[in-house]
Formats: sequence, C-alpha cells, structure tokens
Amino acid sequence: MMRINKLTDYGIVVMTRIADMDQNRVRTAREISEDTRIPLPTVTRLLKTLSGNGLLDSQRGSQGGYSLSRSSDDISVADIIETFEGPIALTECSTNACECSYETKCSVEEPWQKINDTVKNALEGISLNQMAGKNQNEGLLNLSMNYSGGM
Amino acid sequence: MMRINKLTDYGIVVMTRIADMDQNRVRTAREISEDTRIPLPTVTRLLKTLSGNGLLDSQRGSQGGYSLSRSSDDISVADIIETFEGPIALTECSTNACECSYETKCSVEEPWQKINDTVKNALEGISLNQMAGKNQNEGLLNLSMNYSGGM
DNA sequence: TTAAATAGGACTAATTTGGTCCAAATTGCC
DNA sequence: GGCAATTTGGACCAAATTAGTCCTATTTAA
Repeated sequence: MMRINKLTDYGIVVMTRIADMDQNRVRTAREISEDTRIPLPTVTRLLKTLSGNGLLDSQRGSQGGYSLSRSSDDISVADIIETFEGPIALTECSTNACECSYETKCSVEEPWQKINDTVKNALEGISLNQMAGKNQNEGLLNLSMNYSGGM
Repeated sequence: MMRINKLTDYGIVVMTRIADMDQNRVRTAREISEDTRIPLPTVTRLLKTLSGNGLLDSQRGSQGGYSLSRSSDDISVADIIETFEGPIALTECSTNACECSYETKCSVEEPWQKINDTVKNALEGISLNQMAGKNQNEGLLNLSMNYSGGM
C-alpha cells in the first residue's frame, strides 16, 4: 500500500524518542528498546544504521551510547527515510538510472520526476523536532499531545 | 526504497497508453500488451483490476475491450495508485485502523497523517492527461507543495 | 582487567510481490 | 445455433524483499 518499510517506521520512532530525551546524555540501545518496546536486537540494528549514516553520534564502550548528531530542527523526516531506504524514488524512472524498456514508460518519466520531487519536498519539510512535538512552532503541525517532556 | 509496486507502475503505463489512443474504440488486452510489451497475462490482470475499480469500462465478447470510464482529465495518478495499492498510507498510523502498540509510536501519529495528506494531495493533483503527454508543457506539473499547515 | 557498550556482518524466517494459468461467462457474427 | 473473441474470477507458485535474530570483534571507562 505504498508503505514505507516497517524498519523505517521504527527508525522514525526511535529518532523521535531520542529527540524527546534529555540531550545532555547519550542513550543506550537497551534504554531505547525499553522505552519503545521494540526488541533490542532490532533497536541495535536501527541505531547502527542511523549512526552509520550520520544521523546519530555514537560513543563506544562503557558509558557509551547514542545521541543526535545535530539539532532536531536540522533533521528531516526525509533524512531518516533515506537512511533506511536510499534516495526517495517512487519509481525507477524517478532515479537517474532509469532504463526504461517500454517506449510508453519513458513517456511518463518526466512527470514521475516531478511527482517525486513533490513528495520529497513534503518529507524534507518536516523536521524531527516537529515530529517530536517540542516547540510546536508556526502552527505547522498542531500536535495535541500530552507529552510530558522527560517521561 | 519507498517504491510503488511494479504492477502499479505498469498500471500507470497501461492507463497512459489507453489515454493516448483513439478514444472512439475500445482496446483489447492483446493490443495493449503488444503496445507496451508487458506480457499479456500481466496486462489482463492489470486491466481486470482497473475495470473492477471503475477506472476502465469493459465490454465483453467479440469486439469487446477496455476504454477509459471518464475523461483523462478526471483521472488522477492517485486514483490509479489507490486502485492497486489501496488508500495511500505511508504508515499504518496514517490509516484509521491504527493500532499502535508503542506509546511513542502513537506520538507520531498525527504528524504522519499530515505527511500523508501532503503526499496524497500531490498525487491527486496530477491527471492522467498530464501523464499522457497530450497538452504537454506549460506549467504542467506546477505543484506548489509548501507544507505549511492548514491544508 | 573487566564490564558495558557499539560495530559489522551473516543468517534464517516471514511476508509480499510478480507472474502465470485455467475455467467460466459474455457477446458479436456467420 | 454454434463458434470465436473477449472479459471475469480465482487459484497457484516462484521470486524477491523485508524483518528479525545472533555471533564475534572492538572500544572505552572505571
């Protein structure tokens, strides 16, 4: 149903969770697993991917953990999706590597690129901060959540 | 990679092809298969789905075939996608049937619905006619998708 | 030195998707 | 009436993708 992958969805949940937490300490995979109820092995994999792609900073060893690599204002939903799924491309035609074999398919290539840009812009326009529900600024996403900051 | 399904992609190709053809006669699955080079069994399945969902009219029997059920101006890319993939919903949270099991997941539910609406609007704003390349050019896909609340 | 973390990658199970095929129903035409 | 050309509906299997788990190595603080 034109869904993003489940792991991507989890990834957004995890990032949102980290953004909501106290920024002055790192968080371990275990903590995040317990918070989100996502199984630990899965969470560790998510975190590895996120840090490998530069969205999270990691610190190894005892007292180590993960933290946002930059402000939650500067991380978009598109950033997270692309971390898990690669460049946003609804069809192969949307990518540079389009190898249309059907004449008629090629005729729809340009519209697809426009469509794709539109979707991409939409996703780039939403920051992690907005997802997390802090600073519900500029009436962008009017979240009526009873989120008590630290939890 | 957040792709629409291949069959959906084909479906758009097929619809585009039908829109491009002479509207005064119906087209058989065989013709469309030959035009698009998509294998006949697959094309028949696509056409069945499209007519079953009301995007194509069908006529059985000898001299039968398929034709657009309404003007190509009145058929959107979203219509076609939804025919194959159901309601546009990037995550389960975007649907009514959201059964979030994770507390934190629920916190991102509303943003997701906004995101989803944005994507949906983008796809609804593009008609089959535009895809088909008739009346091409001129501000064709001029979607200003500044996601800034309201909607 | 040890315990607590992340890093990297291999592996399997589960699910979804793509593609094909068959039998039935409908329709036009001779 | 019978035949040929179509769509209709559904079942089926193979292929591809995704989800989830596990093992081992590396790093680091105390």
